[in-house]
Amino acid sequence: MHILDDFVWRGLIAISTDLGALRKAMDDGPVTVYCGFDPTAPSLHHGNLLQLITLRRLQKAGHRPIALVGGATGLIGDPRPSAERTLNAPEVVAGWVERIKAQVQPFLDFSGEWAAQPALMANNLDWTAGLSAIELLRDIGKHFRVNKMIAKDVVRTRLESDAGISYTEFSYQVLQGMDFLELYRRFGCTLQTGGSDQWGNLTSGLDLIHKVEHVDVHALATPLVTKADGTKFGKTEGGALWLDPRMTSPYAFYQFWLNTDDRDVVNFLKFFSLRPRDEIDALARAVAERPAAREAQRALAEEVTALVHGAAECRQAIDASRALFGRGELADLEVETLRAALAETGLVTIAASPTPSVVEAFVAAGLVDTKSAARRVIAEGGAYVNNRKVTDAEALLNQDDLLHGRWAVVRRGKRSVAGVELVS
RNA sequence: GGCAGGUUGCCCGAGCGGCCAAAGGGAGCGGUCUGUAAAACCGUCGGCUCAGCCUACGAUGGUUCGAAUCCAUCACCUGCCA
Repeated sequence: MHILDDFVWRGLIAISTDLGALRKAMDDGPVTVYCGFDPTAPSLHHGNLLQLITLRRLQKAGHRPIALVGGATGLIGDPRPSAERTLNAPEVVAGWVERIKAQVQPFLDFSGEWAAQPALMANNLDWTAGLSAIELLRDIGKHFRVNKMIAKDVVRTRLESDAGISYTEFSYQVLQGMDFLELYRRFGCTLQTGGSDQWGNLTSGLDLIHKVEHVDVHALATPLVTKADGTKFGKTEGGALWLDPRMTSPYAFYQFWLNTDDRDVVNFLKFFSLRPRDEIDALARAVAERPAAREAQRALAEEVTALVHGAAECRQAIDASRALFGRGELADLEVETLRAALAETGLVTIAASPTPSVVEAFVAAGLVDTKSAARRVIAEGGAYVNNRKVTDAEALLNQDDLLHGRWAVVRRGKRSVAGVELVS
């Protein structure tokens, strides 16, 4: 199947430039495509994941991807509809650039191992750091019409809001437009992908290249990933779903996908799974016929976790999930199985003496932020130690409650589990 | 630079001298039901040495027995004018 037909089937194209023209370009040979990743945090997240996978699909289809890390744009910040961003210190952004570069690596083939066209890495600071204000205003600025710039969705939203918009963020689209032009000149890049919320930024590059180089290039925007219940995609207990295992553990990452709503799981497979159409269709039937088995959720969670964290980490996340949510008694678990499972969910050690209280154990394990919250959970009947409900807010971790003499599996509600090991 | 309006808990937003840890909504969290799902309903939703105390309504200082509410100064935001 043609990659564009596959994209259409998966629902990956929310907005695009002339698809016929893009198809023709692809049929004439490998297309060089880029997608930008701004260092606005120490790690990429769920939103970037869809873009990384999209680039991977394109590379697998024989095209050449460029992962652009926004060392420059990250210093500016793309305007959000809500409010102005807080600027991050240049050293901080530079550190994030390095982390993000490393994070992008496993998604693409940079060495020609499996892809005909090895991927490239770029940093837009390379062509903006030395640019003078006068050059920017004369050489680039002249091609941007303010009338058009203020018509862009986010900019208009911000202009109409109480927050307003700074000149800094207003200029973001100029930088992104320059990126596309620069990549076109350096590598013959003729396609940019991104989220549909980035459409305004994607098109600023199209316009600039058209004006300066008199060439029509392409843009493809993926839709916003939505959920049937109306909540935001990518929210986890700790905030966003990060790709960095230190920020979102592989276990938490696996659990995130495993808990996908039945109504969303087929869409998510289309977006995030590299499985071919017939396999996804089969999983869709499984959801319809045996929803409680959650075959599609398992397949999705396993594939995405393995892609992001590797097969070994994925295996451990699955094993931990099985051990902690299985039917069996926790007391029957082998010490090593227990230790491994708890290592995945988060494990802390606390002193065995003086005997810690359940409240303290909950806070130490990170299940709740404060002791008040721990007391509240106990009062609400949602606190468990080794699968036994705790009803007394003053309760202590008794010696005979512990597994193998020193382990406690603390749980809040149905899903939040962590481990505590008592050491003397 | 001038004038006007604004700054309330995670977000929105009421409050305009005591009954305010602050209405209402949203998000979050817990429970019931279930499939570690959804919907629905119920509860909860600043902290602590938890029937009490402490910290909070942009910041600081003041008036008052008493201030989120009044006054002054400062900071920031928005709008209009220059």
